[in-house]
Amino acid sequence: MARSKVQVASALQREDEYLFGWDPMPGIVSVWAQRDGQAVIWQRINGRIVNHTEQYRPWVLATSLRDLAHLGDALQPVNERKPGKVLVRYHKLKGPEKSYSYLVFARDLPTLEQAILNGAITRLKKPLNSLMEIGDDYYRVGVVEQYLMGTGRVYFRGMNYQDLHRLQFDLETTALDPHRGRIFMVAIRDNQGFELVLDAPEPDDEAVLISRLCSIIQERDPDIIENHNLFGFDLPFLEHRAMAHGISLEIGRRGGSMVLESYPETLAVGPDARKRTRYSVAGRELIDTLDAVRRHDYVVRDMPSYGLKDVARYFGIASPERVYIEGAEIFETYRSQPALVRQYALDDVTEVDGLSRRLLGAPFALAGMAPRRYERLASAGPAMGILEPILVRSYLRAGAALPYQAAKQSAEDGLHEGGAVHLFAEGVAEHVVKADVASLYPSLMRTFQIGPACDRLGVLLSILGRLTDLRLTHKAAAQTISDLSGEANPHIATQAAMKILINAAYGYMGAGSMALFADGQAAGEVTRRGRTILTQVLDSLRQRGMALIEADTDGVYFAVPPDWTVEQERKLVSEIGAQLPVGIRLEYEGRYRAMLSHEVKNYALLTYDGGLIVHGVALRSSRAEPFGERFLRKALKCALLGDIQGVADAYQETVQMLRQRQFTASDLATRVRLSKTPEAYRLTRATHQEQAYEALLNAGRTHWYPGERIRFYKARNKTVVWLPDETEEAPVSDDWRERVRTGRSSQTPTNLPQHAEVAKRRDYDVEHYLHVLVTSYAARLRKAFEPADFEQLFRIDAQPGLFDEPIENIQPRWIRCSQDL
DNA sequence: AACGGACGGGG
DNA sequence: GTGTACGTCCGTT
Repeated sequence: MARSKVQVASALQREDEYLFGWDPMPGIVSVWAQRDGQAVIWQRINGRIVNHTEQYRPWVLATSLRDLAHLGDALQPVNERKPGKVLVRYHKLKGPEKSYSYLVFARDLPTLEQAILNGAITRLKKPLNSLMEIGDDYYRVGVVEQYLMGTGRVYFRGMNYQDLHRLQFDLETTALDPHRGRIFMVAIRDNQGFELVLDAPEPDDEAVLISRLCSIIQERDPDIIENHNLFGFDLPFLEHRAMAHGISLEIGRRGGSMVLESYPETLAVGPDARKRTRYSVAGRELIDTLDAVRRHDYVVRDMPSYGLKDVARYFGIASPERVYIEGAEIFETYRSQPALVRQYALDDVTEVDGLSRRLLGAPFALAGMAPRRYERLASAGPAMGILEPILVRSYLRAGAALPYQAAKQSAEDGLHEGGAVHLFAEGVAEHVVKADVASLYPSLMRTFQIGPACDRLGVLLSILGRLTDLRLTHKAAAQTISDLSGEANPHIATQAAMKILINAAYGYMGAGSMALFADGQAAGEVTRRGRTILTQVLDSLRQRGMALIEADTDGVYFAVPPDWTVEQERKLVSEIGAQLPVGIRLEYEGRYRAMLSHEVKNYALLTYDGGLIVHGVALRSSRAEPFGERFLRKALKCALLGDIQGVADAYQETVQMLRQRQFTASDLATRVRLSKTPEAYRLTRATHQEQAYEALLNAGRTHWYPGERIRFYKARNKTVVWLPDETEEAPVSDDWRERVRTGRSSQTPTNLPQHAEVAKRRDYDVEHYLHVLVTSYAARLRKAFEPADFEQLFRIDAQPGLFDEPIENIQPRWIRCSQDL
């Protein structure tokens, strides 16, 4: 039966409440909720900041009231008016017997938690300090999430991205490690035209620089503070140096607490759990553009590096006049050309702003949907971090209990196969086409209505459908609006945000026992249908005589006949796509001049405009000596073009350059990370020497911290030589009290080698690097040739062999279509 | 070669 | 006060 217009409209309204919340409060730019039940809300209204404090009621979801029964009359249902003091109230949610069906709340979180803990201690007869220790009986979210889920408010209603006041700052330091170096410069800018560089030529100026940075942030009063690797570098470094000077970092917003807070954060669960330091401050959102870059590459998977300069070039936002200085040379350069380094630092913050405009639109749009802080949505995992809070808010809005346990079991018993992976051929193919199924897993979920069984309200499938439709609308809107005005940006950002959520839907069902709505069976059903679709595509291609190269989950590389045009390729893909189930779309993703197929997921592609794309470990060097990387790229390009003479020349040229010492130490250095302390290494050194530490000891360095990355190379006399990545100043003291006590601002300078001097040396071990060239770099071209040809091409001695083929007779191992069509 | 473990980035 | 995954690379047997 067809639904009436009214029914459809109200269903849509409900779905929109699921997706966007329901309360219209405009312009929220930050929320600072506390355990005492107070929440401070900052709003940007007509460009000005206002804040107010409200009382919210902290809550927890429980499977039963048994731990609260001891409260007696101090525990009451939500609307019960009874005389006497009520400590905890509850709301019974609709749902199966075993579910999180009690929403319990109190005036403040300590009261609520203590009441539950007291009950649980009596019940379990053991001491407990937190709700976590009780087990699965309680479900809890962060305090800001409680506030936002409870009110139906979200960030940024009615705002555009450019309405935010964003400030970027970037530290320049004398070393990467705050134990070894100090801040000598900070560049600050914001998106309202402010620009300033502070510097501290002498170690004694550092404290003043830190204080000024804090007061400038106060004066500018931005909503957002941004930088690239803010959480991994600038804030930890700043915190360490501020502590060394006894300065407190007051960069918060009036109306809340001022000082920057830091606490350890556990990323992920289980054996791979890692800790990092999370920073947070009242009234401002802290944004690390590195997180945004990671998320972007998670989808596109074609970024060669996540470094700021590389990423800026990748997005085409790097200015042609931009100053580049090697990390190790920044402080050295500052001493001779301070103005150049100031420009460099300003270029950094300018690029961060560009990156922010390019990448943070999607998190901005997500913050208008999910009940979490903007700064969390910018770094949260899309499944547990974004989708689940949306699902939880929807259930609470509907007065429905959250599922318990059922999901946890089925996530584990549904241990299923993933996508199919095939390698059909090794060697070199020309006229290669890549086709893949657009959003395979979410399309299958939607087409065949596969959702978690425990999702009784069907929220996941419902918002998946709504997101898919809305995303198409925004995509279409973005395309019709002229891009010059920037008016398309909100549409572009919103569709990107929706894509993130759409792609998270499948992963969320397959997520481990942590996900409330996980369903391993359903996830298995999705991948099973996915394998069927891929098989169908592969069979169709084979029937038409295409040369299959490799296929993975939702995509396939294959070679077409040499005389085919793009139109013929597109036509083939659309014909095969037309045979797939309705709702499943096969897309023509691209064409390549040639492809070297090495192993599954390990290949090199040559684009029609001459670009080289290398994919997979097996084709990359694990050692990353620059000379070898350069050779490999050149040789790969020649091999893909069938230019065997070019391969041979590239090899012989590298051999000659090594022999004639035309490379420098920097071209040959390997970079490694130290994991042992000097003490730990001293213990194992007798039995087990390690080159990295030996290089430091040879250079007279006896102090280092685990985590430091160093470069070294092997010299003529078989010793390893450290290649310093920094220029030594008098080492900084970690402790201001110590400096006060000793009355010295710095210690005696040491006589360690300097960066510029070592980097240009040429006393490397030629035989060693010839060996590396063959075994570590040339070896990666093995699959492109027959074994005998490979031997002939990459001999170290370069003497022609007795049975050598004339080089013009050598061919790559071609992958070709089985028949001419 | 096959494996666990740790990193990515920042000066 | 929390809650990515994944492809690489390293060091170890």
